[in-house]
Amino acid sequence: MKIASWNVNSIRARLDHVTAWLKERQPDVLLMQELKQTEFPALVFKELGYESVAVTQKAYNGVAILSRYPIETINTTLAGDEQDSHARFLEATIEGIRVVNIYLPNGNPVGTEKFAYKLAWMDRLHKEMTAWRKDGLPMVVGGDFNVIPEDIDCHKPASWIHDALFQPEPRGRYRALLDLGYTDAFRSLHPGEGGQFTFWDYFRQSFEHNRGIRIDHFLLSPDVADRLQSCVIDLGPRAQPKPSDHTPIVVELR
DNA sequence: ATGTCGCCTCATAGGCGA
Repeated sequence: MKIASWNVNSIRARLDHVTAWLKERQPDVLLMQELKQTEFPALVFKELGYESVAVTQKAYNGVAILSRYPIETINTTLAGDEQDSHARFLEATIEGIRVVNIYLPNGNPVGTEKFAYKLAWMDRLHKEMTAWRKDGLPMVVGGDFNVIPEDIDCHKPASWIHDALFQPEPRGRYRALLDLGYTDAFRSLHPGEGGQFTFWDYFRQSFEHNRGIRIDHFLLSPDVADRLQSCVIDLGPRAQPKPSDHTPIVVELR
């Protein structure tokens, strides 16, 4: 089973990129983030053989799951804050696996209510991920985490030192998720490997110089981690004209 | 501070978020 995650930065602007990539790579499941619009082109994906569920809002955020297998939707919001209306969370069961698609808040600038929202969101996620572990569910939690886990996950720590994605608080919270027994799919198969990124700024030719960060992740529960065959960052889409600033990450399970 | 995208609107320029 091949499961991918891709922050598309507007599904309207990226629809042709996404359909072309689906045909080329044929994932069983695709998690998308930053749809950035209310309408979701479910019919387009249906014609390609993918069922879909989307949680959207106007202009911002938005997450969707595409699947060749039936999707049973479990939750469309992250528990723990009734006031939170952001479209950032989608939990479903696919082929017996609990698949969770997250678009974790960016949190910039540091020291604002946005940063506090990010930390609170991570605390809520920690609580859910604790419960899933206790329930013993086979879990795949994927998406745009907006966290640079370690120094090797960016081209140059000095240039990210003031960024919310690099602060000790979110990084500590990310580590706390791993401490629950989840495996960072990419890092577990590529220990110590630097220069492996999923996001590059649009400006200053960051992609061409590989000045990027690794912020799109898959966290796997132990039973699913045992099934992990490969985890690959597909640079192809980021090299296309008019790309998203993120590129897909793909896990393959036995 | 800046760069670049994509969204939106008291819209064809500017603000916001990333």
